[in-house]
Amino acid sequence: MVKNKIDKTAEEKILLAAKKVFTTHGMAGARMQDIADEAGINKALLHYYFKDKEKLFEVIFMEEAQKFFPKINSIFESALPLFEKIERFCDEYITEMMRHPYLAWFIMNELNRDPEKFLNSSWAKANLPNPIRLVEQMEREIKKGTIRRIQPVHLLMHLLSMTVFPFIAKPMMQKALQMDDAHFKKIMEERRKEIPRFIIESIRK
Amino acid sequence: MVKNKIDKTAEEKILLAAKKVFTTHGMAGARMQDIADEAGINKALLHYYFKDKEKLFEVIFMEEAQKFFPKINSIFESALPLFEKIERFCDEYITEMMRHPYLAWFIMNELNRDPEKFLNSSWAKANLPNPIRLVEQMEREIKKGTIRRIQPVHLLMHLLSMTVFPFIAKPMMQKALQMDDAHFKKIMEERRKEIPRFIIESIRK
DNA sequence: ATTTTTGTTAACCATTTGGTTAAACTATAT
DNA sequence: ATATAGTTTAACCAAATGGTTAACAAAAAT
Repeated sequence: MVKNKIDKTAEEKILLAAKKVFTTHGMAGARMQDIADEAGINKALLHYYFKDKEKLFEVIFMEEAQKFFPKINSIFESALPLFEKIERFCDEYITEMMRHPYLAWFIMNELNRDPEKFLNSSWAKANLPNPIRLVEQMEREIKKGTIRRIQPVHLLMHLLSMTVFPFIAKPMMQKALQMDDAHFKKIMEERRKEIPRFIIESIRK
Repeated sequence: MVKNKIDKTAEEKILLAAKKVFTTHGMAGARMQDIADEAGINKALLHYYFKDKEKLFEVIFMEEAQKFFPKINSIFESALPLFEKIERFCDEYITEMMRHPYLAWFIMNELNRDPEKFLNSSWAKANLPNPIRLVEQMEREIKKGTIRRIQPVHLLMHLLSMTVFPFIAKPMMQKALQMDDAHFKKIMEERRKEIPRFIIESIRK
């Protein structure tokens, strides 16, 4: 088939549409007909390419989950100094969250719905953030005396929380703090530097 | 009607069942039949007391949302010194999250689904956390020189994020950090003191 | 004691929804 | 040209789902 580069194949259109519908409505709220409409194709074609809703959802979820845990491990396991790791992590993560604003909510949501299913999949073993190296590094820095005594688990939670949560709680934050979209975006940009500064200020000896 | 104090009225049974089903499956995933079964009554009775799914859901959501924004405002607007406010806030909030583990996810989830609906309701105006007093207090402390220069908005986000996020990301956290439920609970208990310590260490001059 | 109101149910209904089927269309190979 | 394999559709189906109805039971009011 000489595929026209400009207009996408049916399969591509379906994936794009499914991503949109699933990420905005969640698995339970998504309608196969809506996905078909969005893709501009017949509903039967969905089942031709992806046998059922469950399967289609899984493809989307796995694809999106890759983005949610982007280069975390490569940062966590790199040879960078601790403070630089923290800086790089925030910067990378915020970039990714701003590129895919729906993402954090979508992943967390489905992970809460059925944790076993995804967290025990072989995918999880390869892609879930593995913080062990970072934790070890924190312990070394404490022993060296460059940072104060703090449980690495908490430090890690602090880092993750401050980076991810504002994106999940965006509607609430915007309402409570009277922010429009532009303002929210500006604040998130600031956080790239603000979070590392805040953390380092707290732990540096 | 001489109501027996031990067994609940139908209405109470419905509310209890609806809460369970809605908070575990979300609005879209909840089934009216499941609520009826859980309550041990006929499905028609649901519509007798609460005219439709939407209405029943709203009752539950509003009820639960009260718990999610517990005594925040009374703490934020109290006359306590800043550091003490932070301590009180963490302690109160973590208590509430541990009492209702499903809560953070449920509220955030539905708030993301349809932000306008709830955030513009008259309920929101009365119950949404109003951080203005706290922000003013932060600004005063900066001027006084008791804490370093930091944008109050960020400080507020840090505080909220560190307190709430771990409960939303519980499945991921437990998996990545190899924690069983007991361990997770222990860590959350520690955070009552850990978060204020972390913040104060960062901003105190 | 009888009527009226309130509470509860089984059976039913209309619509939505995920999924199937068989036919038609398209491109490529023969 | 014709067969063939892959692609797409309209029409259809069964199950699920939110909601209604009419009858019945229990309390309360008269």
